[in-house]
Amino acid sequence: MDQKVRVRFAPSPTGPLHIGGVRTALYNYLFARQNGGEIILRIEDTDQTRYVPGAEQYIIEALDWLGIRFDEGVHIGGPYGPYRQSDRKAIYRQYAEQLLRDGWAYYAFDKPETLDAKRKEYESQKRTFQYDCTTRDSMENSLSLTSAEVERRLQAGEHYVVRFKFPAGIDITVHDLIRGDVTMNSNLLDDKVLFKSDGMPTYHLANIVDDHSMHITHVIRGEEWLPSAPLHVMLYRAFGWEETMPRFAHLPLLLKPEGNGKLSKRDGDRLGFPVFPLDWHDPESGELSSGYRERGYLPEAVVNMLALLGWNPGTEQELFTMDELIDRFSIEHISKSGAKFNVEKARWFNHEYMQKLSDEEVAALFAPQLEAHNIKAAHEYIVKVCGMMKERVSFPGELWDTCSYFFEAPTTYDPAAVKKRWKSGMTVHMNKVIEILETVPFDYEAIHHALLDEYIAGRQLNTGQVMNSLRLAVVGKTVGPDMITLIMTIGKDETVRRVRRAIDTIGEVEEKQEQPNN
RNA sequence: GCUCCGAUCGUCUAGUUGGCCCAGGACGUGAGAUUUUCAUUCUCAAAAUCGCGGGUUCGAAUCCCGCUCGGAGUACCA
Repeated sequence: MDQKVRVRFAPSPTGPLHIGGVRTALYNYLFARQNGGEIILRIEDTDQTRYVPGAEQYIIEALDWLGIRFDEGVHIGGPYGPYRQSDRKAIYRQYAEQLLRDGWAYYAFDKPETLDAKRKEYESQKRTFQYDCTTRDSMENSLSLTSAEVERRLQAGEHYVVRFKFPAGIDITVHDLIRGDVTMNSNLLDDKVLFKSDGMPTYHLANIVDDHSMHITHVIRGEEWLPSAPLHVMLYRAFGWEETMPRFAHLPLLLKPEGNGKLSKRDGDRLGFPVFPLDWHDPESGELSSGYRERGYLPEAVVNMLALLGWNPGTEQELFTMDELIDRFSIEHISKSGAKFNVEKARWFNHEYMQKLSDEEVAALFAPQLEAHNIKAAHEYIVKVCGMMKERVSFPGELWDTCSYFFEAPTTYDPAAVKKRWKSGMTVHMNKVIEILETVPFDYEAIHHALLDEYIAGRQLNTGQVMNSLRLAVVGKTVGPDMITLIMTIGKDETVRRVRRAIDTIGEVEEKQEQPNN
């Protein structure tokens, strides 16, 4: 196949883009870029009843956030537009008519209620009603009615749909790039509606017409489409487009992290992780569904994680930039089975990408938290703190809780730590620390030497006991980076102030027989 | 129910032409090291009789058959 690779991502604007859809878009993007091809964004909004305002914009914004860029699409135009199916409405009717003319389709006048009743009737007999070669003759359509009657109904403006007429008893083989040949017999397939009574096509018709007229070479989509793929193949055949029919690749589904089944919106809310790329405010219910972006996930981490959920490079490498993914991606390495979501691994990916960020970038992500806490600090200072703290968090949002003491003196002291570290005689030691800080040069080596070597080691004191108490005084708890660095960062005066305050607040501990065992 | 797809550590997966696999990596878990603390980092460990049962073969996670389980589809939704 020496023609230029062209793929499309074609979501329906029925709500926020599901993370599984994001992965489909990503794989399409990687495949297009790797082959020097093009990727287009087409909006499939043929179901007017399910249209949700804002959804289209959401999809565009989400993919843009992740760095998935398109060559053509509803938002940027292109030579094969329009790219929104509702704007292509006029195109589909003529193709439906072509099928009708060529005997590949027929008019059906059955009312929805009739169909419903029929399904219920079959169901009560533990059977399933299917509109197909065995039942179509007993329904009201242009196959069972006289042409005069059909003409009369059409003239009268009676509602009708156009159904595909599946030839009886033929095997239809779909070649799938991931699963190989999949064969189904036409007798088991039903006469799908191609054109609805509201004048809009269904997915099946619009999809084939658009993929053909937009010169799509590869259709990479979710596995839920595999069962209707034979219909699509037949449609290409019916139109006489089989020669240029795109190649298919049906992606495995994304499963919920626990139990079984497809990942759904509810799982995310229940298990506390996003199912959507961005926050989504439902315009009708007002309900909020949280997104990866707002949860503090880095776009590169989400892309990396998604890429590996259902695909592998065949090597042991796990961290990939977008360019590396484009380079390594291959449809052959896409797995056949569904993948369960793993929150822990997602967290790990984000931690890895946090480390790749420059201190400046982390500081920028931290800024909103400082603002929320009304903190004003020098930019260089914030950058320095971020550089020191980023390896200790997985999300920017965890920064404030782990380093607020760089910006605010502690007001309370962790009781458990006080009990454990602040032993008898500690006020004396702390006063000595103040004295050391005020006399020796404010320099890492000098302080380290005076405090650790001369004072603590010299008097054979317990290093952990003294240093942790000092940390407790300065931080309020016994966690944090290297103590001397901490002192150097917040400054001499502030450190002294905090130690004084701790001495005043916690005070001297009485008696206490128990001597710290070393 | 029917049709189709799938099945390797808890999870993501390597394994694509049967022997290099008494199954490798990662996340998570446990232990240890480093550190003044916590985290990071490093080392080590536990963890899959390759869904089950039959074959084929000198040899099968890899091929074949059956079964089981899981998933998807079965709309004038995509």
